[in-house]
Amino acid sequence: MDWLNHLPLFSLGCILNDMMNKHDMNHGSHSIGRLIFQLQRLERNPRTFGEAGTLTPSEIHAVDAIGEDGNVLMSQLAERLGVTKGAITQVIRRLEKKGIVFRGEHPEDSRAVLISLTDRGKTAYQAHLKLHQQFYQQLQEQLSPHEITIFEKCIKIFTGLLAEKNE
Amino acid sequence: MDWLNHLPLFSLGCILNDMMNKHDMNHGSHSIGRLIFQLQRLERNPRTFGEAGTLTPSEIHAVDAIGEDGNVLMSQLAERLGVTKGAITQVIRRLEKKGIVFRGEHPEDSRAVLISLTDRGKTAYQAHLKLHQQFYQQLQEQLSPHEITIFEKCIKIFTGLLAEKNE
DNA sequence: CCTATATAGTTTAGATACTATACTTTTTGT
DNA sequence: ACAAAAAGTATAGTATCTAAACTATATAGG
Repeated sequence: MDWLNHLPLFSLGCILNDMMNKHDMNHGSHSIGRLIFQLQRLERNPRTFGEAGTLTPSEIHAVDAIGEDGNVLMSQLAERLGVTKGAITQVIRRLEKKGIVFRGEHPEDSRAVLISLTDRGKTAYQAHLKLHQQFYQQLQEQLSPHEITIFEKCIKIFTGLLAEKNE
Repeated sequence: MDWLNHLPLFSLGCILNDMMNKHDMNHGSHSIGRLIFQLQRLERNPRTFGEAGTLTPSEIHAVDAIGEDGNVLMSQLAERLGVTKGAITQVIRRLEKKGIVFRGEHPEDSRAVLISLTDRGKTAYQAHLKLHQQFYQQLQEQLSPHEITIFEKCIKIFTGLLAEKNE
C-alpha cells in the first residue's frame, strides 16, 4: 500500500494499461489504473495502530524497518528505507516524542545511535503485522500456488526493467 | 540483503513478502520488496520530457490526465487524479507558468475552466507516451500472453481487497 | 603518534505535494 | 426569486524529503 503513496500514473499505471489493452481490451484494460488509485488512497492518511496511537505512513514505515529486535543504526535505517540520513533523523525525532522508539548507545562507537522500539512501539509493530497477515490470508483464499508463481515472475521482470530505468 | 526483510513498506510489501515466503522461500521472497523500492525511487525525481523541459511527477501526471484532446474541467482533473480541487489549482498554475497548459473558457458556464495542453505540453505528453511504449515492448518480450492473463487476474484480486479496506 | 580522511549523525532551508477551510462567482432547482 | 449546489481560487498548515553545511568520533597511513 505504501508503494504508491506518490505513485501517480506517472509511468506504471499507463504502461500496464497499455499492456492490458493490447492483451485484452475487454477484461483488463483498467485493472492497473484502479490498483494504483486504490493504493494511493489507502496510504495517504495516518492510521491508528493499536494503543500506540496514530502514525503517519512514513512513521509506521520506520517502525517496520526497525523491527522488534531493534538496535538499528540511523544509517542502516536510511539504507533500508531508501532515504537520506537527514530524513531518518527527522522521523526518529517524531517517533521518540511519541514514545514509539528510543535511542540507545553503541557499545563501541560513541558516534553511533542504536534505535529500538519501546513497548508502545512494539504494539504498533504487532498491530501492523496483524494487518498484513489478515490481508495475506484473504489473498491466499483467492490465488492458487500456480498463480502466485506467475505473479512473482511478472513482478520480478517488472522490477528488473524499473531498476534499469532508475540507474 | 538483510534490509529487504524489513523493507520500507507499510503493508503491501510485507504482505506479499509473506505470501512469497510461504509459497517459495528460495525464489521470490524479496521480489515485492525490490519492486516497491524501485517504484519509490522512480517517482521521487523530476524528469525531462522532450523539449518541454523538466516536469515533476505530479506535473507529468496532470499532463497525462489532461490528454491530447484537452478541454478538461478542473473538477474532472481532481477526480481523475484522486485529489482535491485545490491541489489541481496549484499544479495547473505551475504548468501554466511553464507553458505546458492553457486555460480556456467554457461556452456555457462562465465559472468553469477548460484545461488543454499547449503544443509544448503535447510534446511532453508524447515523450511520456513513448516511454510507456518502450517499457511495454520490453515487458512483452519477457512475458507470455498466459502470464499476462494471470498477472492481470492477480492484480484485480489485489485491487478488490484494497478497495474493501479503503471504503 | 599524528594527521588526513572517512563515517555517524544533526541541523536547517527549501522543494514538493497534498489537505482543509473559507471564500467568490455562477448556475440550478423549486 | 432565492436558497442551495457547483466551479474554481486562495491560503495556511502538514508531511515528507533533499542538499549542504556542520559536529564529533573513528581509523588508517606515514
